[in-house]
Amino acid sequence: MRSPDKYELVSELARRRGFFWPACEIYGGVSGFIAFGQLGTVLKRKIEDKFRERFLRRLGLYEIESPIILPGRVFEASGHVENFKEPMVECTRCKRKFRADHLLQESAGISSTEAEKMTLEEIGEAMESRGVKCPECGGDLAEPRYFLTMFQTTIGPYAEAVGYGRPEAAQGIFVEFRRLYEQARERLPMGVAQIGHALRNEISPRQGPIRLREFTIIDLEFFFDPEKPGCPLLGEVENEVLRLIPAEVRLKGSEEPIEITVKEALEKGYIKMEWLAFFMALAKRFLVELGVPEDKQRFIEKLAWERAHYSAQGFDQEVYLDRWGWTEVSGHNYRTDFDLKSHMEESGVDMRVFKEEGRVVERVETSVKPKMDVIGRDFRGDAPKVARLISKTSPEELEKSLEERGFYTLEGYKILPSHVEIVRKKRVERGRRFVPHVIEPSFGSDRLVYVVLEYAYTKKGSRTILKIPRDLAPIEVAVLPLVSRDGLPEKAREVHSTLISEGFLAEYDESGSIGRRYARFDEVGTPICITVDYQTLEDETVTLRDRDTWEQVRTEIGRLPQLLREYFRWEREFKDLGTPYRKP
RNA sequence: GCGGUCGUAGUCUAGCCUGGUCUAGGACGUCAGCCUGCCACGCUGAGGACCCGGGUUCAAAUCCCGGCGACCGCACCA
Repeated sequence: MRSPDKYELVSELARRRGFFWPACEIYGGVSGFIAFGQLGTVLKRKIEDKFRERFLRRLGLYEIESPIILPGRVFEASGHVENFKEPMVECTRCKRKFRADHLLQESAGISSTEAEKMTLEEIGEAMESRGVKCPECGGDLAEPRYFLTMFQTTIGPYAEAVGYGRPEAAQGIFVEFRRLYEQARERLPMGVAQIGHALRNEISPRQGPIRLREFTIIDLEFFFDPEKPGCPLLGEVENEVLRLIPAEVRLKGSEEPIEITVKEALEKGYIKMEWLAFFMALAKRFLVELGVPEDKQRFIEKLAWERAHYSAQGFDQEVYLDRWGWTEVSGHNYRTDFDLKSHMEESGVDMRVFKEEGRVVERVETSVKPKMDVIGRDFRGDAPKVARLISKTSPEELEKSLEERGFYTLEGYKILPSHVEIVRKKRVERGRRFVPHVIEPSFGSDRLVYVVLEYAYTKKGSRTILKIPRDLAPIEVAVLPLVSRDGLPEKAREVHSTLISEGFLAEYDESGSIGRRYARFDEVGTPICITVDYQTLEDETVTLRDRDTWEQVRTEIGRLPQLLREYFRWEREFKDLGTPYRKP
């Protein structure tokens, strides 16, 4: 018999202990949607908080929250309406649906790159001319139609107001760029993140939390001046070793990662932008802190035809999973100015920023100033109108006409040199306007939850221990009376409520034997169990038990809050939480 | 979407082929009580399931059809 793989073990535990499970089970479940339980929700939040700590707080970047549903034009501009779809074709007889491009590939021998480039009409024509029939019943196929993988809806009661559920949180940032830039006091580089739900109507989602129709995306859009692409923080990561599979290596047919420092990867041109490399290095460290060893991570460069429509260079950060092998946990794309430019064109709003610069360009500007005293005398009541017309006219044209012909005609009014004064002003341009470029690291937080659980899942004999990194544990400490009598429960409740008011995620449990309770808390990854025993009643000390080694130390109750705080910040190790304790 | 396998308490499973004896059995977990002096102790008790819908039949967990879902393979994953 096949032994269950880690996915099976982890999802069984996740369901049983309240991390996550398929949503809507009472109605049979819907694939592509999951619910997070009490432990999963806290774990997920702690993972996202770690992202906030590592990518936002430390770098001084911002987080925003914008709508999940956005008007159709946003996604027309972003290119999603155009690109986020697959050609489908229906059999007129048996009503089965197929991927039109795949049918073509299979039955007409057209390569996938070729098929991908074809328009809907071309696919339809090709299918007809080659006589492609339904592979199931041999019936005639209807005209191919696109299946949009965005969720479409209507906004308000008017059916014309089409809206879409966002397939990424990024557009919410681009759309608000002008205000965000202003609020960042017009400084570049600037990074804005958004952690929120995104929707993709996947054709066939599988794999539990790995591929969902509704999921939480962590998008960070980092804006910078394309003429100043250097990353001043590079020094912090330049010696970080990345396991990289560059496109050129893949094209030679190899998927063997090369181990290379960030610095070298930039020098050799594998990674084109410093900021891209910088965030990849942070992403690697982030995953290490989530419990994934370096050799279980790699970055694989996307080939030109695999990349999203907005991407000029892209790497997927992959983590090795027991069941699915190398699995994407984050994407790192150089989006250039694609998105801001597209929104600029669609909306007509200028998305450019202005930057002052060292080089100064001088230009002489000519303007025409109406002489109101003369105009008033000559035109009387029409004077204001004439003045307005003059200031709207091109100064160059007016000046030229006055020089060559001695007058200029404006809607029937004859303008003479005496009516105007030609003013020449030197204009100094101190900068330039440009559309910022964007580097985007993007994580799927549901996948990260799963990854943390899979890497934390360990067995000790028949017992399961979730070795979740201590700062991510959904229950941080458990307070347990050794036995449930003789005043021990009362004392333990006291310790518990102290820890609660000190801000710890603490649980109290007195049911069953002490060993059973230790086992229960091991299984949900609680790093420390505090046991109140008879000695506690005499000298106000308790034992602390380490989840991973089962070792114990003894400490005074009064020192717990401070010691534990240091422990959870990784400033103190378990053995330094007290004096070694051996059971009597 | 396609093909294959499958769907019984919180979890794992017996029963299904050969319809009735199933008021659906067990183990673990959960809850209550007793017990309990450091790693799932023991005892007593409680609660908890045939995926949904149709059909065949005197009778369906069991046979048939459809749906939904899960897993594996193919495809997809911007």
